[in-house]
Amino acid sequence: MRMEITPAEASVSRSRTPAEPASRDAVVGITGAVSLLRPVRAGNAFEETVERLLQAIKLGVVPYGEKLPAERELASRLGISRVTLREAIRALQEAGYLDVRRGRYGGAFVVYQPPSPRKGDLRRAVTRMGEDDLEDALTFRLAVECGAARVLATAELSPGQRETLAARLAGVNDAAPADYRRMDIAFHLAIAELSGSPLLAAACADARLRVTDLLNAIPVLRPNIEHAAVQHAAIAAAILDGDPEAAERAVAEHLEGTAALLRGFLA
Amino acid sequence: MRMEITPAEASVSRSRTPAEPASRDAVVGITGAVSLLRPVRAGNAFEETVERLLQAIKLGVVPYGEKLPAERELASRLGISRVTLREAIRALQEAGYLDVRRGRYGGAFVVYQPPSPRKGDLRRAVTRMGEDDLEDALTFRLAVECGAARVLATAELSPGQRETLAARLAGVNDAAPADYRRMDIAFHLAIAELSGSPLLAAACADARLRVTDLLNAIPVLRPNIEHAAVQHAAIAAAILDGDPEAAERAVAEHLEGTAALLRGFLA
DNA sequence: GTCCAAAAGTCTGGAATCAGACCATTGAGG
DNA sequence: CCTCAATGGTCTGATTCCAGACTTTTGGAC
Repeated sequence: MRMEITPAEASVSRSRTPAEPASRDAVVGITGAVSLLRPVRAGNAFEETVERLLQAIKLGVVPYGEKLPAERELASRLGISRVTLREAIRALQEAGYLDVRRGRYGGAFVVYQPPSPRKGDLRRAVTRMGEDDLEDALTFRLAVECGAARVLATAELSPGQRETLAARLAGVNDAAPADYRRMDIAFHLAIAELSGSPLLAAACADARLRVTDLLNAIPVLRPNIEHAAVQHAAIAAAILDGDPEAAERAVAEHLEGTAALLRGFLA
Repeated sequence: MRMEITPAEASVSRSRTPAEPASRDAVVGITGAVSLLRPVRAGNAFEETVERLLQAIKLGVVPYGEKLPAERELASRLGISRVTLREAIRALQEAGYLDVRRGRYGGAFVVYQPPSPRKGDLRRAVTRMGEDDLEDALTFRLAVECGAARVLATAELSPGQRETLAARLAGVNDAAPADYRRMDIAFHLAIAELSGSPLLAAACADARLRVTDLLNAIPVLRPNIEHAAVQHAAIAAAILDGDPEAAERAVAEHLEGTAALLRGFLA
């Protein structure tokens, strides 16, 4: 069980290219609108699949002890072939994230619990992704989550939706320390998913997973949790109140708090 | 020159799968957080590339008469092989979007001007993408553009940035009717790109291109332009003022106006 | 104990995609 | 007119990825 081995470093190394950045001088037409000529795909199917599964595990979408969907179904959901999926699963198995059992009631079981952060983990995580990418990710997250909160606060909420939101809020507040991050994620993602826009939900999930490694690298401290609880409550209240501006302000404050916390640990 | 032929319908048909949607019943772990198990890739490299280039053309990133970057450079920027890129270019050439000339100073020149919309175009465009996807796209766009505006209004703007924003605003206002949509896009994308977050810029570009076909299918009317001009000015002012809430509110109003316009033409 | 269904494991032929080398065309500048 | 450099056009062998059929393992139900 080699828990520390993140696939990005070890097992996963099947890229065809040596991965070097492109030059960014030439600009066409609408000055600065380079975004459209960005890479069409992030890597090969195998790498992207490993990344996805790893995020599903680290985000707790599939919690400890549970199993991933069956290979055939998962492959179809991810839009890849079973062969490629199996390679990804094997990589994660070898890295100690999954335990694969065959036969009926078998499957790929998650055997991974976020390790308690050690000094230097954060620094290392930041180094791995780069300072600029960190700022990019934080900004992106701020934007999409604020937007999602605004959308949800603007919408007419059904009783079921109100209930879900309240339940998720309660979930974070009642969470055991070991489960805190997972429930926090569930709360934040709920806002995005309740908006009813799959694109928006995907964007928020994407934003979150870009900072999970970082958040997992800092300890969960009592005062921070309490502070977050107040902010979470404010967010939920504003949404249930149907006050878009307040909802957004609350989300912005909350996320900026988190960002500040991160930066603080880095300084 | 078969202008009406959109690659999605004709030339582009090299998919390996018959493309049928997956079932959405099973839910894992964090209830509802299905977003992470979404398809890893939208299609094959060829299709995605065609789509990208087409959007760059339709969005006016590469305007009429200009040429795309050289094949070798473009392929590297898009992260695909030259072979695949060339296939995509050929498809677009056959569909009448590009004119490819060889020799020095040659290249793939854009020969496409958005046709003036005809009755029924919108209906057809919506049918092609689906009602739900339309709502999804509009919601997504609202969220990310509001978020981007908030971020930009919160940031400390350099004189250069303020200048760029003002220039883009002037650009829309001074635009000839034929160039209106292009300049409108430039203004909206500028907000995203000035935020300094590539992820956010990409999200906004993505959101916009999901509705371009629809917007291109409705006529550009005088009163609408004037109305939009007022809103654009309000957005820019709020951002330059450093007022996040106002900026967001202005963007929300503007985009909801556009959405209403679209829905109106559909009714 | 036997049977069955659901799951992982294996194999195959073929399509898509790649990197890289090389060829052909073109217009500008000498 | 010739040369040169930048560009598209072509070819090749290797790698990745695919769909689908088949095999093996497993635990529950009877």
